[in-house]
Amino acid sequence: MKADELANILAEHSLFADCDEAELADLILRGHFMQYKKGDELIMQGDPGNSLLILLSGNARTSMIASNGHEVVLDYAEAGQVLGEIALLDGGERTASVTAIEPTSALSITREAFEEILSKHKNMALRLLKVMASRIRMANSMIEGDRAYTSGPRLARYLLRLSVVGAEEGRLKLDLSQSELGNFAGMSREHINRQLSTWSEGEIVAVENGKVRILDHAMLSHIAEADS
Amino acid sequence: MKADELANILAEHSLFADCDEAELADLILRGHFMQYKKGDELIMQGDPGNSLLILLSGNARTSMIASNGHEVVLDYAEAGQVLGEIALLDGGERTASVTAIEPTSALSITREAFEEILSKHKNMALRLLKVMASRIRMANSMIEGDRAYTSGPRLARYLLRLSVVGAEEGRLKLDLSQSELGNFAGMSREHINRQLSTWSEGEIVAVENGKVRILDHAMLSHIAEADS
DNA sequence: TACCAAATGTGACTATTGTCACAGCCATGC
DNA sequence: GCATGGCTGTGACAATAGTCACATTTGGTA
Repeated sequence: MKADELANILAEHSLFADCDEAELADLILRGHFMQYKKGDELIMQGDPGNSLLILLSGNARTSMIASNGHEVVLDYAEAGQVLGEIALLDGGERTASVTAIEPTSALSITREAFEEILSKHKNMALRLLKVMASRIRMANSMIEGDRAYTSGPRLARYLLRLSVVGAEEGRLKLDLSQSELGNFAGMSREHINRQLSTWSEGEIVAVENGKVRILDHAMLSHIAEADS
Repeated sequence: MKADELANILAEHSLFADCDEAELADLILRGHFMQYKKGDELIMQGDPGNSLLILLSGNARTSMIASNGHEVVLDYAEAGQVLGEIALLDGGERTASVTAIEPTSALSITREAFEEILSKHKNMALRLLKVMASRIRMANSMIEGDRAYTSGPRLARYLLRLSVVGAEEGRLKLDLSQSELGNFAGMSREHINRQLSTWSEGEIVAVENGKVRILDHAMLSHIAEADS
């Protein structure tokens, strides 16, 4: 892979978009190119965390399995995102797994390479700090949402989070099954189903071939802020 | 304030413990010493975030008020902790408030000073990265706990989180009212009360003068992992 | 010390959401 | 085309936790 290819991918998908050529070159030089098929685990909960990944293509799900077996989906990652930086930084175990939900490729960077890159390019640290800041924001907003709202507003929030920014016809970024949506929004599959049916009648969303489409973005946003 | 005083405070309370003298000196030189009384807001939700705080003494509560008025307590901070770094890094609004729960002092560092310190001492960035990594870990574990467990195990987790590491007689770090515990653990005051009563009968905790003490740490840990 | 406000204890009821069960559907590959 | 497995729709019921109401206790302070 060449620097300009990586530049394209990262530029398109933000956050490392402003890397200069030397930085990109180092990432490529020191990184290993990895490929995964659907269902493969890029990162496995419980493993020691000795590397970091930058997603180049595809999509992956970050999730944890609690000690009682309950699966919690924390996030979905797309190309350009950094994964696994937490365990790398604090030396702890991986607390979540990352699973490819479609064919996926990534750049894997070892701790040694990472530390070298960090100390050589000091903008890298700042960039990473920003990435992590936005991650904490997201996590806090999940906690807030899970705590303060009932299932309706909560599902609305998670749907909005999955909705494409360009908002081409209300399509979601990912076509999730209702069970997956449930693990993401923290509610049972059945409850997801009932909620979607209700909204479907109110023309707020459409469910076609199992795929959710947002019809009334404004209404959904309003529901997401609702009193209960 | 002198560098060695700051060094003592930070050394005692970790994470900035390994700052060298030059770093400490810069922090003091560029920081403003702030004092707050109980109930004062060190950081206010919705404000622009143009400074960062390092707690020097006292204790503070980080909490957010959702749009429906529900209060969610995210964390309690003690001396040595960094606060408000997220908004500083990503330039966004403060998403949570930080309130002193006792007389508290802190070092306030502006964005400009912070950026200077970051670029001058490159270990600072690494330290901050580690702080933030552990924060993301904590947030993820809150999400996991809130989602996967019922109120019992959840309260157990939050009590354990509040329990002093040295575990002197099972005392908690903070004496929280049951309403506050509720906002922290995400359950109603009444429910907290009932749960504590039950555990009290089972000699798992003791409630004396409204203060919770953990009697059977092992049992509580076991409950925290329970199947439901 | 006596008062007041805040915090706690507890019962009865309600609301929300999960669980179980099962039927229908769709998509894929043999 | 038809079988198989996974996803979806929906009813009945159970469980968990919240709400409301009010008595009681506590702690601080005038």
